[in-house]
Amino acid sequence: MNQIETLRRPTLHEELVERLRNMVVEDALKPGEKVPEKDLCEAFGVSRTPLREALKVLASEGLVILQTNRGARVAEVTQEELENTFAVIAMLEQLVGELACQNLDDAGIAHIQKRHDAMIKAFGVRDLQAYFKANQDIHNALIEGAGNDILESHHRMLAARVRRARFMVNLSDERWQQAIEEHEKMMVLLRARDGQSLGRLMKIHMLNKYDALVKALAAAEDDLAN
Amino acid sequence: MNQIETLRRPTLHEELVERLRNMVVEDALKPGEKVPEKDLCEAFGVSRTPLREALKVLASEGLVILQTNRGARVAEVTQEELENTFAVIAMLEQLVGELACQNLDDAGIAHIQKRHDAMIKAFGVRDLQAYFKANQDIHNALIEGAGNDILESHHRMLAARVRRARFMVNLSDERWQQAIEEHEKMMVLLRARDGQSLGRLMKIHMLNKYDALVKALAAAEDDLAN
DNA sequence: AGATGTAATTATGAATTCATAATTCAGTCA
DNA sequence: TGACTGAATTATGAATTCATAATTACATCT
Repeated sequence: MNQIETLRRPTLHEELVERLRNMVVEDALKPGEKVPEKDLCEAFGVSRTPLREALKVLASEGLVILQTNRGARVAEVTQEELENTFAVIAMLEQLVGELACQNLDDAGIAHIQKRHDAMIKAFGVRDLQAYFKANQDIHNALIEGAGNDILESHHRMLAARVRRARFMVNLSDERWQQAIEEHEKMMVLLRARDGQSLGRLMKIHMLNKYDALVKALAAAEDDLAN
Repeated sequence: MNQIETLRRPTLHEELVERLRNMVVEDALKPGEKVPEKDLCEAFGVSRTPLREALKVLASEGLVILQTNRGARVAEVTQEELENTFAVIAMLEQLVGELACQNLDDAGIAHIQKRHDAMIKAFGVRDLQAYFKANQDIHNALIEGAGNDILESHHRMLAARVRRARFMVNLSDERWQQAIEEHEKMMVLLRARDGQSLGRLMKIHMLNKYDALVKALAAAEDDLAN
């Protein structure tokens, strides 16, 4: 009899990794904040052992910082780190574009086209929620379509580090417009299966996203100063 | 008073991560091999708690696989994974090349030139040990010179996954010759601070390395079959 | 009042213990 | 002989306990 699918209940520490990661990414735990084991244990109703295991994993992903005998704190995202992270993600995006063109079948491209159309529609009525969702779906489909697990896991790791930034600023309509245009071009290149060009565009798309983020952050700081 | 450098004794689990990682990378623990906690605890003279924490970290790096209630085994490197990993590393190398040209100062380049000369010398007398060492030094200096911590950490993580492959096959003189030529070109571009070209070349250099590896692996399999 | 040294408290690192899932192995039956 | 059953063993997941480092609170002194 052949293996169906090894059914596995996730372990406590795995669930904790998931939930803690979400809390960090979704800014429920603020950067720089101390996260005493005791509090987290009470919050999740677990003992310290699985929780500490989870913290070790998050530390290796760079989401929290562990200091010996001084516990864990949520990693801060400095300006420099943001730049460094985006630079790497942009390179990975380029590869995603190249591989997605190679490996996606027609059905896969059709599916992305559908999500793209949904995204355009959301943009038309300025439905930010629906836009983010469709956008996320598209990027996920492209990454999965690339068919490279290593690429996928490292991309996800890096994306988690900067996703918080989304909560820090809001999208300018100008940038939003630009992003849409880039996505339109991406679809053209994807349908043409021009991997080299799509890769280059996706890299630029990501760097533009970073650019907009930096400007928005600077503007937000100015607001605070006034 | 400003922080000098938080002096910190490493914790047991950190040391274990280091040592276990080395054991995996240096092939002391063979791929697919089960690594019972009990044995490792005895080997290192520690209790299960820090050891399990270390295993969780290695699992998140992809070096070991944890199966619920069934313990840890050293991750296998499939042909596909090798390809996937090299594809990602190659992209990162490209970025390394671009950034190194931007950020290395003259002293940094001079240092790399020295290590390069040492490498050439080692090649002249076919001193594999010295060659590997100098080669490693050069790549490390370039990565550090890039000045992007995120890039560095992810590159290291990926490099660990494939370093084992070095133990599986030996370098053909033909490939060795080719690698040297590529390195000569790299030095020219680095001195000229032509980041774009250096990036492209470093990417290709890495893909060629993969190519040679695949061929060597295929040849090794043929040997076994005969 | 502010600084300094010391005791009390708290939090963390690691060992141990406990519960349970997985594996092994002996015994039974076809 | 060989496949199945179920008890015994072993290994793992998680809680608890213990030792020690770090922090806080407090008293003392200048």
